[in-house]
Amino acid sequence: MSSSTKYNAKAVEEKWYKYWMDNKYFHSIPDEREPYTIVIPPPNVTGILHMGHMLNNTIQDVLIRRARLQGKNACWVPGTDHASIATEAKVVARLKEQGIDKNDLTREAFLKHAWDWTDEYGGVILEQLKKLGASCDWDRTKFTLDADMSEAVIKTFVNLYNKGMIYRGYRMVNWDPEAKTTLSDEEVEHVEKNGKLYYINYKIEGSDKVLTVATTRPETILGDTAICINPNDERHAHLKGKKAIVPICNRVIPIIEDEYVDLEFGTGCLKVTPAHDMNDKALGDKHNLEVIDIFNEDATLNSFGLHYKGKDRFVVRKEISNELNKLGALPKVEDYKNKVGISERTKAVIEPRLSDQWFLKMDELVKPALKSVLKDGDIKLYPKKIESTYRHWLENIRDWNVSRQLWWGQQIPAYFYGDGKEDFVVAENSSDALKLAQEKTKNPNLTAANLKQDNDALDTWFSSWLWPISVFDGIKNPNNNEINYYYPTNDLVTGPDIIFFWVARMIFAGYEFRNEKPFKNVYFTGIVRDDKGRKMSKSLGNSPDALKLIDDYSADAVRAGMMLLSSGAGNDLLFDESKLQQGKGLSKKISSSYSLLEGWQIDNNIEQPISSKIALQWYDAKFQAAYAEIEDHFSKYRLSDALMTIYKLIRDDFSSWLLEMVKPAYQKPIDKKTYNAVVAIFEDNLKILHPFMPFITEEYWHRLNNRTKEEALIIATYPKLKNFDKKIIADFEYTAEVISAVRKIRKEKNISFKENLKLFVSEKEDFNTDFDVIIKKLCNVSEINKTDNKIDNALTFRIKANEYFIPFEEKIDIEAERIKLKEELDYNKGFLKSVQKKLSNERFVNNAPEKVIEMERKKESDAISKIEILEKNLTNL
RNA sequence: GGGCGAUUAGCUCAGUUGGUUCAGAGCACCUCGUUUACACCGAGGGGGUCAGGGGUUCGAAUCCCUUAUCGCCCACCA
Repeated sequence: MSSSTKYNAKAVEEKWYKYWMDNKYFHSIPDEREPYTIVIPPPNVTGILHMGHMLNNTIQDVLIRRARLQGKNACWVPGTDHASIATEAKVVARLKEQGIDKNDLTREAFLKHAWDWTDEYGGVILEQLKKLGASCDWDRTKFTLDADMSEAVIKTFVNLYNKGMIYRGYRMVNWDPEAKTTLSDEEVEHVEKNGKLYYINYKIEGSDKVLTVATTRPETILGDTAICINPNDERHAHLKGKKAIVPICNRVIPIIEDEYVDLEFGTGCLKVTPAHDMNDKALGDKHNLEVIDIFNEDATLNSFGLHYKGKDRFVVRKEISNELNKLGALPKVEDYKNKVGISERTKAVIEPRLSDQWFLKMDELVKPALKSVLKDGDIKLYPKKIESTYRHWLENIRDWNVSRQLWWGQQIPAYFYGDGKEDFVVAENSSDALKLAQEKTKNPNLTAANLKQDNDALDTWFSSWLWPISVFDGIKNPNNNEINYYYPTNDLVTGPDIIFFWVARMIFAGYEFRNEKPFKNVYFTGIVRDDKGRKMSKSLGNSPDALKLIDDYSADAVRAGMMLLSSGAGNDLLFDESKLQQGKGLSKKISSSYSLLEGWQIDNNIEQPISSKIALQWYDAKFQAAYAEIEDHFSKYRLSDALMTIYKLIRDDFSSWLLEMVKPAYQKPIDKKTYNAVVAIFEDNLKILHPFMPFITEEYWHRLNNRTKEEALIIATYPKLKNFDKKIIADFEYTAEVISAVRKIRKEKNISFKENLKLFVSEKEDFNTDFDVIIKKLCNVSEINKTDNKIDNALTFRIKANEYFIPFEEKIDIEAERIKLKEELDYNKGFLKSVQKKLSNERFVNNAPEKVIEMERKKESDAISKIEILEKNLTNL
């Protein structure tokens, strides 16, 4: 055993991380062992570590370290995501600060800036993960925009296009006017906003009368191309076949009829603006209406906006309502709450907009994904309840808009050679594209200069959906060793917020490109909230600095604290620093246990005391029982329960009980046999704790270890599960009750521990007297004797059917004793009554299983004998 | 509007097919403590009509119905 040094978490953590790295313990290459693989959910390349990452990655590291100890070939692939919208938005903002407008830059120049930014901030988060102790195989670090990763993405796009699964369509899409790009449906959040409902009068052509429509968006009247009424609406029967005049622009538009219009809502008249509303578009298509787009791409009005041209939609909303008011065309405005779609990234209000975009068909991709998760159980989701959400989405899925009007990402490999809708080809590179185009146009004279690649980039998720495959080069080289060995991966750990963005799509990709699931289990973490249950956010300032926490508490303590906090898969966790304190407390416990051992003098010549022998036997069983429980928790992904079991094992059973039981008397040596056994136990404790608290366990394992040939705890051999003696555990529980009772009496009567006591027991029920030595030792009892008679002038307590006496010289407060006994008696009488009531119920006796009835009988007899004792005691008083 | 889930101690949550140890854990709380590993500690202790109501059963935190409250996801009602 090495000499004592104070535990300095920071130094220790740096030391062992370096040691693990230097020895390549995180690195994995395919071999004959069973693989255990996790791919990291790649954080945004320019992101910094926050509480969610800490939780998520601690879980992954616990799983990977456990697998490594179990002797599996553990491979955790790290990496980052280019996060097209988020990153591009940041770059645009920075350029703006420098007075540069993105629109003035060429694509190449902009990308140069973006790469500079990435090089500057990229990978910071990975360094931070190292501080947390993440045992990723850093040699495998990937970035979704790495050349090979992009190549896989492009190849995939071309492949899907050639299979007819990708198409170009002029569709209503979600437009983010701030980022000036489309978004997928999943990237739009719906929030409730306080708006207004405007009632606007439209003149009816050839009449003095008006009709009134209700709208939340008065600025769009300039794009109106019809008014729609419900054909069954008596109130508006007179409008049939008439035309209406749009105020301000005075355009004459038809009044159409459709049952789509809700009679109850507003006035029963609906203004139809096909260019700016999904439903209106559908109506427009059905009734062949004109489409008038009144917005520019930044949601300012274009020339159809007349004198509002160039002004923002929200400015126009106000101004146009003023103008309508002046014209007397605005009879009413009322407050109105409605749901507005906003961009997940930029928070800008989404504008439905018609444009040419690329879509991926979903109907076929969904099929195996539904089957594998819900029917075959091939992929398991934790918590299970999330499967309903998953099913619902898959069953109602719409085609995936994969194009984004961004530059930061893989450029769509479509090449245009003309202005026609079909004048393009899709190919992996420009020379292939040229050949294709020449064939398609039957024009061999077509040159590269005639081809123009689509300006748009692919949705970020169109690269991340390939992640579990592409990190092993499984797209470009579908039969390589790595993909064959590591794929499918084992566990995926991620947040429920990206189940559709990412998890489901990886499943699609897995079955489509490898005909195999991408992972076996998905563990959904909860959201980290503050102690009031609020989401952590910058604006609230309630998000602790992750790295500062590591500084203050140590990475081990933070990891343990996070794990203790997370109650189960899918549950949110309320962040509470006291849990980190608990983690730190456990570290401290280990340190102090170690220093106790370290202080012991070993004497090879003394015999092992019987108390140590029985104590070790008990702990052996206790450890196995706990270990079995831990394994069970792991199998259900209940990591917090697993850690809690370890925590209690180390703190209560090992430190408070075992060490106290085997501890030699003051300044006395310990026998070799016991000492060795305790060291071995300590090591096993460290092993099972290692996945949660890797640094401190590695440190003390080395300080202890001179016994085995293993070079480091991180790759040591996990303990084996063995059958264990359940009886000795039960016997000790009885013993612990006795010890506890003696302690309680000492406390109540204010008897110092130094004062030696005698204990007598009137025994009705057998118990294991092997533990008497333990009672003597831990309670400072000089002798334990059986007695058939009641002992006078003694303090008493009862465990099961046995009564214990502690002779006590001083006068006993008879009245207090009487009250105490009376209370105990009353309780037992009540208890007996309820048991007997049950037993006298014929139907219970006839129907309940034998075992249950037996149990009740035992309860009955125990209670009877206890009552007997108590009554005797009372009369004697 | 549709779907899913929750409601158990002051707080955060366990509680597997109804029946030993079913009313639990951790934290918080209270009392005591220089017993020579540990005050980031130890010993001891208090605390819940299992959201309300009804039902099934010999027996319900657990199964069924219902009410209330909360949360999440989905959805184009202007």
